[in-house]
Amino acid sequence: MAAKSEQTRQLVADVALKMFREIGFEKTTMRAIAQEAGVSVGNAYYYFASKDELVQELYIQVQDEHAVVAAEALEGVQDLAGRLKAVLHTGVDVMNPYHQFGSDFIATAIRPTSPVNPFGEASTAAREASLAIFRSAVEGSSPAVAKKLRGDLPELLWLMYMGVALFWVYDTSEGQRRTRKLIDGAAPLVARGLSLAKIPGVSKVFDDVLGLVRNVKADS
Amino acid sequence: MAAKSEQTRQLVADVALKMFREIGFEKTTMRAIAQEAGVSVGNAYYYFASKDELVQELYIQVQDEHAVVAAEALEGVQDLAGRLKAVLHTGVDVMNPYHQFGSDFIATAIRPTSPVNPFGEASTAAREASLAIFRSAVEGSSPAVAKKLRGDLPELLWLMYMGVALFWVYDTSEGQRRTRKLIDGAAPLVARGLSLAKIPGVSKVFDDVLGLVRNVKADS
DNA sequence: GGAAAGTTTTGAACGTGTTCAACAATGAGT
DNA sequence: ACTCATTGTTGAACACGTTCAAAACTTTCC
Repeated sequence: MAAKSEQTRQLVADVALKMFREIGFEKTTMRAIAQEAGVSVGNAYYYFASKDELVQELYIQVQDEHAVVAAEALEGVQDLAGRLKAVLHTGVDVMNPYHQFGSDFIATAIRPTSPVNPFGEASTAAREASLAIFRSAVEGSSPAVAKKLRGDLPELLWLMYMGVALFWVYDTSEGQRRTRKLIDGAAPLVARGLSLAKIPGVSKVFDDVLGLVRNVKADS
Repeated sequence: MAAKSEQTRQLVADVALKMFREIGFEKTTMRAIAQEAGVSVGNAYYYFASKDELVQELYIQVQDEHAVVAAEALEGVQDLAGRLKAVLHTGVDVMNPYHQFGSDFIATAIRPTSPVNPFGEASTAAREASLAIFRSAVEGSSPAVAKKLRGDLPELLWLMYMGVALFWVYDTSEGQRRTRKLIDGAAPLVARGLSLAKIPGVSKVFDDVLGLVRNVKADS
């Protein structure tokens, strides 16, 4: 049966993630992972084509957890600011055990060739899952978001999340206090900013922003 | 004399940058650089403590060139949108020869430990130089930017430039057409967006954005 | 001119991620 | 039970970035 195979794969992944958390990315060598897991180096490579793919494993796991805890945190929260806060805070929560590892993760993720690249093909599923969280945050909010914004907003908020994650990586304040402060400040501001869309003069600018986003996106 | 030493240093740097441009970051191995330059590997390391430092050399050179061509492009341009366009377009221009290398550069730059990290200490000078370009773009514009924005705007625009650079890295359209389109669309929008600061309801949101930025920045 | 001190250069060696030919274990078909 | 193809596993080997003791060269000082 395939169980034995899957067992080895899981073992390697588990050991790797544990080591990432406990001793960091660079010190977690493929040899060390193999030794700790009691397999050969080549065997680890049979399941994961590269160290990057182990990082992808982590990425997927973290995203999955984010989906779960974000859904919980969204319950009963109505206003957009609160919902955005919930999603961003839980996003930081799930990344938390890997903070020291953050910059290595991002350095890995940012390569277009990396399987972890959030804009790339290999992580389409993970990105869609993450986008879905933001979509639900937008759609479930009341008062409802202006209709013309509703379509693109989740993607823009996801982009904001990427920005927050980047900020978090560099945030060395204890417990990443500054990131929390940023989220608490930015979320209500986004909500308030969006409510300005009703003002005639502002509305046109919003339209143009959306137009630009669509235009640039379309021309791929 | 120190000339001989400086000569070797320059030789290594020149060969490295040429190879970065022509065959990319990964294929440009330290051994290849050394061989091409006719020195030993160890000798290259005598002048550059790491491959990253060679990337920093490139970064500085590109920034220097940006300062020059941006200053030229700013001449005679009055409106903020035009000035912002000028700075961003020239920014992309100077990076252009290194496009295929872009993602490796960013992956290098993004590590907090890297000398090239644009937020880090080792590149304070380069960042200041880059910031100065945006400061001059803001200060030289007429009609003048609202006073309360003038202080923080250069830094925010510099951040926008980082975003554009990131976009550019992933932009595989021919000649990075999409990045140009993004700049042409976003620059006027930023200018128009800023002009909304006069509207009472909007003004408060702007104040809060600035307040948040300062607050998060202060708490380092 | 020659010794001492400083600077520059060398290349072998280390640990890393990754590859791969060979071997072992498993499972399917008869 | 016996093939034999598939799947899983091994460890030596490769190229890479990096280090470092030693050698070669330059400068300084008498």
